[in-house]
Parts: sequence; structure tokens; C-alpha cells
Amino acid sequence: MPTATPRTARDLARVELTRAILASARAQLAAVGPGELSVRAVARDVGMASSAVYRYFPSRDHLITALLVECYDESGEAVEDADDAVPRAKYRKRWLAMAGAFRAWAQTNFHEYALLYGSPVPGYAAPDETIGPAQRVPGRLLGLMADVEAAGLPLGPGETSVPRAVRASFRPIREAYAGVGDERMMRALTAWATLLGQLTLELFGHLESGVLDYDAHFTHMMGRVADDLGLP
Amino acid sequence: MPTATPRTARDLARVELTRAILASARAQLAAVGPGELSVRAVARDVGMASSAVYRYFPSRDHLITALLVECYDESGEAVEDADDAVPRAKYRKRWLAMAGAFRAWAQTNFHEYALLYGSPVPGYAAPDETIGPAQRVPGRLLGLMADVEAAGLPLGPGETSVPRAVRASFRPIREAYAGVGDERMMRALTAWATLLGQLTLELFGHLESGVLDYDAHFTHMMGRVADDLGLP
DNA sequence: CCACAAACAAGAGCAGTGCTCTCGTTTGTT
DNA sequence: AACAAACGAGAGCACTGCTCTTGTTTGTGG
Repeated sequence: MPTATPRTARDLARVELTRAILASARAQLAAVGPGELSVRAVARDVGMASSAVYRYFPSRDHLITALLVECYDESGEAVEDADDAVPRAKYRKRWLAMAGAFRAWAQTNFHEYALLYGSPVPGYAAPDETIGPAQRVPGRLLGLMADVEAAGLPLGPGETSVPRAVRASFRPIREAYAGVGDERMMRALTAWATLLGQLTLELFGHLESGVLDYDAHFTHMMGRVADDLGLP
Repeated sequence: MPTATPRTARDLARVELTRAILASARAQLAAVGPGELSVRAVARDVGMASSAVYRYFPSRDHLITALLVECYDESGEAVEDADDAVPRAKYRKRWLAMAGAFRAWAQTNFHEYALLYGSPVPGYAAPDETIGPAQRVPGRLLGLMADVEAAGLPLGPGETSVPRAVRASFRPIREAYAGVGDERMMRALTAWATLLGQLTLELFGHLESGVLDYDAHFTHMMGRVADDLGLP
């Protein structure tokens, strides 16, 4: 929802300052992590009293919400760009490009990744305005699945039947991505879980004494996931 | 490393109070999440000045470390118990039991799960004493793999060759679980990522508007992972 | 042009935090 | 009995999110 065009100088100053506050908060996020984000530090950074910041963001949680959508959008755009840079019919390459782009974004934006996919910030319930941006990344992955399905590509071996209860369970997703079959949908959801789990393991240090070459490990694992997804 | 048997009354009081402090912190963790854990609140709870707590835990981080090992051990014990309750040769059932027990522990100990597998606590580097307990859960999963390998069970279809670089990359794990082949090891690591990723998605609310029946979804997904692991 | 209300910025203040320092007391050992 | 170590409590520092009050700036309707 784009803000109405600022008519008065005050309106302009408001959007400018809002942007500056958000930018400062984002810069801090690069250094300290979501829980340590300090409104007072942001205020010092943009050069005003801490109480003045509350004119623009009524609470710290509102600031975090803004950061949340910004980061969801940023990561979403990163994987969309990566997807768009690959010919539409090169399905496997698209998947690998998206997974790689997502990982690259997470690596260079560690605290932002933690904000999005790590522990939820305490006492904070994500408002509805975040669910749209939050679904950009998994949405693109399912978009790839829809393309594959439309192309009539066969699934790999190991076709398990999806029980009725499970099928009914992800009906909300099914409706948003009609055309993707149950089996493929189930594999796509598993792929998303694997991708996120692997990134969590890697970035949060759970493989520290077990895996040496994260790049090779990740690439190979995503290739296996591509196999499971039936991407040629 | 068990503490030396307390000889004097003071030593006894010390282990008692240390336990009480840890218990209070753990109780708070059930309510508020790792980042909100307050030393002062713990002090109030056990009925002493906040400064006195620092005689037992030199910093908040040390307290968190103690909670970390306690929770790693607790979750590890939960999956070990689940594993032990199933006949050794019922491999598939063992996997499903472990995954289910791990999920159950995570569900009933949300903040503890967030502490272990969510965003790392800021400015905190997990000391070496945590890596042992941290590997109990994935260790048991790999233990199952070793059993399967020893039984000579074949792997399912889709045998991908593990590149040399990847094979060399998880050499530390290979050495700890000798006997597990590269292919099976790689699948086990993928299974672990999938399990953790799915739990993260589910518990941290990323499936909120997409999946309705978490139980059915999880059980089915873990069954698919069992297929991939070649568990009959 | 002027009055008026809304938006704004700043400062003080509240209740809370992790942590340190000091002080007097208790405890165990020599 | 003497002494050092461990202990508990309190005050204090620097910090946090947030609120309230005060005085100023800005845009607008008469």
C-alpha cells in the first residue's frame, strides 16, 4: 500500500524521517540482532530524542513489524530475481538458483534471517500485514511446482499416496496453487522444510563440528531435493 | 562431570541453591522465552538479592549455558527413551517414534526448543560443554542408521553418488559413526534437516494459514522421510 | 492575515534490566 | 582462637521501552 503523495512539507518530512528511522533500525539489525534492537539507539542515530521516535512508530513492536515486511520482501525479491534469471523451462536450475539465492541472502543478512525464521520475538504476534510478504519465497517455490505440473513432467520414483487427512490439511495451500497435485505439493512442502532446516542448522551453528564445506554440502543436498521433486 | 560429593554444610547449601536457581530459571523459561529471562526475577523467586545470584552463576550467559545443557539433555533423553521403547529391528517404527518424541518435547517445551534451535542468544557463543549434549538427538538418529547399515538393509531407489568434496566435508561425522555409508549418511543428514525445518515451520507459525492438521501433516512427512531413508 | 488545532520535538520520569562494588556476616580450616 | 574464603544484602551505574508534560512549529479555515 503506497503512501499518499506527500503534499505538504510536513508530510514529506514525515515520510523522510520514517524512512530514516527504519534505515537506522535496519543498520542496527545488521550488527546486533532483533532482540537487542534499541529505540533509543535509533533515536541517537537519527539525532532526535527517543520520545520523538514514538511519533513515527508507536512502539518497538511496530518498528519490528516494519523490519519484518522489509526483510520478507527483500529475501522474496532475491529469490524471485534468481528465478527470473533462469529460463523458465530449466526447472532444476531454477530450483537450485532460488535455493542458492535464498541461502546467500540469509548468509549476508544473518540477523535478518534470524528475525524472519528464528525464534519469534517475545510477546510479539506478527500482524496480518506480514503474511503476504512472508509467502513470497515459499510462493515462488510452489510457483515452480505449478510450472512443472503444467509441463506435464512426471514425478520421480517412490510415489507415496497422500492420505485423505493430509490432503485435506493443506487445502488452503492447494486452493492458492491449484493445478499442483497432492503428491507434488507434499514433496514441495517437504523441500521447503529441508531447505529451511538446513539453513537453520548451518547458520545457527549446529553443524559446526560436523560439516566442513558448507557450500558443497548445501549444493549437494539441494540437488537431492531437486531429484525428489522430479526436476530434470 | 559430576560435582564432588558435598562434604560441608556450605557445599551442600551451594549445590542446593544452584539447583534452586536453575529450577527457577527453567520455570521462567516455560513462560517467557530465553531473551526475557531475568536474573532479578530469578532472585526474587528464590528469595535472595539479585547480587547474590552472581555468586552461583557469574553471568546471565552462564545461567543460559546451564539451561542449554539441561534442555539438550532432556530432549535427548526423550528421543532415546522413545527409541528404546521400540524393538531394535523395527527401524521404521524407531525413526517415527524418535521424530514424534522430539516433536512432542518441542511442543510442550516451546521456549526451550527456541533456545536450542531458534536464533542464537545475542552476544552468546555456546561453550564446548554444550556440544556433547547437543549431539544426543542427531546422534541417536545416526545410531539408527548404523543399525540399519549393520543389518545390511538396502537403500531405496534414487541412489545418488556423493561427490568427493561432499564426502570429505562430513568426515568428522563419518569418523564418529563409522560403518554408515556415504549415501545413507547424506540421507540421514537431510532427514535431520527436514525434521528440524518442519518443526521450525510448525512451531514458529510459518504454516499458520497453510496447514490445518499439524499432526497428520508431520506424521505423513516423517513417513516419507523414512521411505527415503530406506526403512522398511 | 490571523486564529486555532493538529503534529511535533524535547526532557523528565517510571519501572525494569545486567552487573559491580562495598560492607558486614557466616562458615570452614589451620 | 585466628584468619581467609564464601556469602548475602544493598546501593549504585548505565541501559532499556515507554509515558507524560511542556513548549514549539506547521498547515488550514475563517
